[in-house]
Amino acid sequence: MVRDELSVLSAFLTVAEERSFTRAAKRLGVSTSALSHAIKGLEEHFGVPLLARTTRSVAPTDAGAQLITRLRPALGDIQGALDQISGLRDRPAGRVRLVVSPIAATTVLAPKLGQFARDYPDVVLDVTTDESRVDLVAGGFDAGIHFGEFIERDMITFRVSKDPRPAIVGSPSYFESHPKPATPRDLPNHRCINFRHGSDGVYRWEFDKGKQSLTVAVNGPLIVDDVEIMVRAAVDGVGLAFMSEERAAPHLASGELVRVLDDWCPPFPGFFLYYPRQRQLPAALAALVETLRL
Amino acid sequence: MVRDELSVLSAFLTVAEERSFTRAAKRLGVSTSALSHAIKGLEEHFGVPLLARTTRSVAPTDAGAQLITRLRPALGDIQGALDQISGLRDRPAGRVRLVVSPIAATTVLAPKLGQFARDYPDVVLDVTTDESRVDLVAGGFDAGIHFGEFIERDMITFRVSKDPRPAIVGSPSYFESHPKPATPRDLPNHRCINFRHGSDGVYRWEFDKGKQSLTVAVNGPLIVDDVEIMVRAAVDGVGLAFMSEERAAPHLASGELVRVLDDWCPPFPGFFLYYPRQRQLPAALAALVETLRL
DNA sequence: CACCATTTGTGAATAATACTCACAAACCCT
DNA sequence: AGGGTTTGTGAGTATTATTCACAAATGGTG
Repeated sequence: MVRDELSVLSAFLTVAEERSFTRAAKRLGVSTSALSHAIKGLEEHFGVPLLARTTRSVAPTDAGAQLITRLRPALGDIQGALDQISGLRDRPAGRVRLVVSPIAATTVLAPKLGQFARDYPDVVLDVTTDESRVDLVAGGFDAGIHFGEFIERDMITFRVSKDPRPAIVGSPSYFESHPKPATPRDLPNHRCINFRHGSDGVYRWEFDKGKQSLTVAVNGPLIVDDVEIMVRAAVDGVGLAFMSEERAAPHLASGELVRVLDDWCPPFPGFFLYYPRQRQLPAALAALVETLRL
Repeated sequence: MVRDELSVLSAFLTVAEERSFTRAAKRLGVSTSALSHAIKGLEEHFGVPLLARTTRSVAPTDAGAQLITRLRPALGDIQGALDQISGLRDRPAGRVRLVVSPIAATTVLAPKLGQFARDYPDVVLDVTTDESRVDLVAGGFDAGIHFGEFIERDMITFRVSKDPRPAIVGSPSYFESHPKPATPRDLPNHRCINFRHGSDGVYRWEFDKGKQSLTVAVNGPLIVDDVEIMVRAAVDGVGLAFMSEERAAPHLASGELVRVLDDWCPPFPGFFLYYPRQRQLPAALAALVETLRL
């Protein structure tokens, strides 16, 4: 790389302003001979003297004066640009592009957005909800939030929710007319309340017990896309429902709902915020990580 | 010196423009790992990533885009300034401040000014005539032209005239009524044509023979400040005259004038162009040297 | 005119950095 | 899953920036 260094040009300006190598050296924190060598090197590179000097006086030549006239504003602009970049470290700014699982958007992100916006007024969160696995870099995203199990192992991850545990529940009145299922394989004989995510198909219920894994496409009299409606229908005895233990807890405590197939419902990795590894973390994203992480 | 190098910033711009370390490395003539290290160093210095990259794609971050927006014009300005300076080497421009002995101005410089002005249209010659010894740097001069004997020995000198030789001449008719002088000491007994330089006093005639030096304040019936008038008066027998051998040559050849005290009139150092030593020679001054030197 | 104090300039040595080398890691296509 | 290509990394080397130890230059002073 050809070497026309910002620092040498800046040094030249300083010497010209001070009209002294000695004063300029003090100001720049280097020796006078370092400056002498640097200016000489610059002059030799261009084949034109930039400073006329004796031991008693230093002044720009015509060429030096021309250079100063053009350099000063340009170096000021560069310094301003660099200062602006330095300032970003201390006051996070700019855009963070997130791709977030819809459920995570509502359960993890939404509750904390207000605080984040107040804490970091210069950060713009650009949130895209998407259930599918997204290639972050190709999609132009800085980070994502999804269930841990969907995140590639080479990503940097931060837990942003507890590991949720599913619950299969029904009302006591439902079980008066239907025997409780002993295994997930009994479910096709039951009336189950399906849940639809956006434009995707209905949610298949997944079960694990020890080394066994079962996925069951349930059916029943009702398909909804709202968790509240689903919970209400289950309480009313419409059928069995699949929801988070946390969501079901108050109804289980009150006896409105009864849980079944407990042993087929272990916890699973919750939501994690993730971004590609070995990346200098933008200050804005670091701030988001700090806000969301458990 | 803190290192925000022009070359690293320029490299950053190139990578951002090419959207590829590999293509940028080819363009800049360095290895991809040199660029990788350089950009990493820049990002670490600022604590802010400037480029987002995978092995398949490179794009500026928000911070990087901000930096690019401000850097590009500024670096363009600097490059323009540096190109302008480089251009000076090939097409001399600017002002050359000369201090010149009046006689040298008319005999050495004037005859060549026209050609020089045509050859170097961007050069401005700022000529000050001054007979005294002038401190070049203190007086703000780039160079001077004077007799060699008046130039300090530490100056860089270039001969711009031959060494002139003086001649003492008189007409045959003058010598019919006056015996020819055998030594300069005889001159007070002669009628001599004095010559006045500007506001200075009359010129003292100087002689050297071997190790002897004599200075004679001559006197006579005529004091002039014009060489032509002086020559005419000598031919007319008004008295003895002191002039350059070159000026007297045609009259000596024709017999109108006769030379005396030959052996007391050795050549003396002619005019030299000089400037302070160890100075990067401005291109304009180098051009002047080439034009004037013998 | 000589001396002195201070500044700039220089060559050699040293300290620091830029760059290359020899890989590893990452990524996406087949 | 493998391959081809790109980016990233640590160590070693090449190159340069800077210091050191002076020398040279300058102008003021006595």
